Amino acid sequence: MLELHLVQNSLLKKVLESIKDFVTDANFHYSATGCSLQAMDSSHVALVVLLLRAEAFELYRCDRNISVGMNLNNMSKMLECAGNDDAIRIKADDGNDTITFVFESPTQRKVSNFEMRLMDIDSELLGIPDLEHHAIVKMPSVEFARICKDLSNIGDTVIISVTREDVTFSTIDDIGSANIVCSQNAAVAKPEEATVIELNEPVSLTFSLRYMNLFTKATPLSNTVTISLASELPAVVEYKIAEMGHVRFYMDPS
Amino acid sequence: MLELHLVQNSLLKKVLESIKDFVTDANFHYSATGCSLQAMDSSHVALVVLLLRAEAFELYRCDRNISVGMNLNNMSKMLECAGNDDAIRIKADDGNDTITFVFESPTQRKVSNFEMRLMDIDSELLGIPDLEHHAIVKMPSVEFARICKDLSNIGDTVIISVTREDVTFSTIDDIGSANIVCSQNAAVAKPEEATVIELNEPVSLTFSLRYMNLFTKATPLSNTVTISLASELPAVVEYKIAEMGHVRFYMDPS
DNA sequence: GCCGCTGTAA
DNA sequence: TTACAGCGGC
Repeated sequence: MLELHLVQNSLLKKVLESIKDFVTDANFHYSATGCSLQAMDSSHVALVVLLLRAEAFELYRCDRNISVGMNLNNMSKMLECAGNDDAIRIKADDGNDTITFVFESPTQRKVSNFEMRLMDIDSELLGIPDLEHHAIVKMPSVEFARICKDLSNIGDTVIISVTREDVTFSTIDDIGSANIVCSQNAAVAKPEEATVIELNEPVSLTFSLRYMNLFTKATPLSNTVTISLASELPAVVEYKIAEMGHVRFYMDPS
Repeated sequence: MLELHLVQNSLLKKVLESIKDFVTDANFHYSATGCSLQAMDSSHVALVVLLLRAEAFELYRCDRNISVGMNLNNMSKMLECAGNDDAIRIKADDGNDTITFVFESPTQRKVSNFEMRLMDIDSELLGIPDLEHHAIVKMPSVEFARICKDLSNIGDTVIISVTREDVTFSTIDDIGSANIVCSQNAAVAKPEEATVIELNEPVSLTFSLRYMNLFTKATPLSNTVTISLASELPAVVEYKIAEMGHVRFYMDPS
């Protein structure tokens, strides 16, 4: 028996928007501590990891560990049927192959019940170790999204180079080349506008812009994004969900 | 000789927007009392009825009954060439196969003349009797539109069930099922936000969501929509035009 | 100035 | 069919 209450449906909508273009079907794993999801994209190039701690929910009841396989597009369609201010209740009974979403409008005048067929999906929760990256860049998420979008108009890959003073995003292609330098600036009015670099060792690594642009779908989840790099490790692009979890994308350098 | 003046071009634009995706060509029938139009969609599944009383116009001159056949897409394109605040004059001379639209900007600095070729279309004005429906639901038009759009993300048909307390819209499809319950609530601050049910007999009928979504194009015409149902009658979905007329859609249950 | 929607391109 | 971009409305 799984039962969740969430006052802000918009949070769940954003989470699904951020990953549904990346993987079509995935298992949500529920345990006593919260909800998690891990999935590779269909080309097995990148990995997405979602974590939503139990505290994210007004009610979180999960009697035993359970995996719920869903088509994320269909789930997203159903969540889209709820207003952003609707409260949402999620229920899945043991031994039932459906999950139920109940949406209540703020006035409770309109109550919607959506039932979705579950899927059987093979997947294991991998234990992902905390990686020791050489360079960690924290910057405004919209700025990062804009840079990736702009550079993808020029080339297919982005070279991310980090020094103690700044982070540079560059690309080279037939039509020309571009590089965008963002200086560290911690001393800014609003902390979410800061660009902060933690550096053990300078790095310069190349990544697929197509995938970076898929990652930036998570921008609405957080004002800031954290990009962690090391030459012999996958990069991690992380969007924190207000102390309640995160969406992380892992991708090897090309 | 037909001559009409209308201060608010936006009204006519909305009327055309509401029916042009439904029928491509139709006759406007003008008589002393006003303007009316009746047309089936091309698949003969549903009927649209437009009535604009003479009082809707600042000037309404119609010397004798006249039918004016027009391609609604072309007419709509021309109306789109006028600003929402423009005044519009419409003229059709007897024995002429064109109709003239004159748009005047509020300052009268800009005057536009559009002339459109008329069409010869076979059509009769049917006498449509006032039907005695078992259930009449009046609700906010945007809410109805939202429900139809949401449910069409899940399935192809909507089952509308009305009891004395509430109206339920539901659908079933491969990916799951959904039902949305709207309680009656007459005691609301603004009357246009009320949901009011008049019931002689509970009904539960199934309709094409594709067509319902075509009907809801008329949403900008009115804050409220009235849905009239009876098991052996076509449903009527009506959008009133501020005491000056209405757009009604008729469709048999599937 | 921001959000939503429509139309176009991949 | 799905994702991106440009335009219009609030």
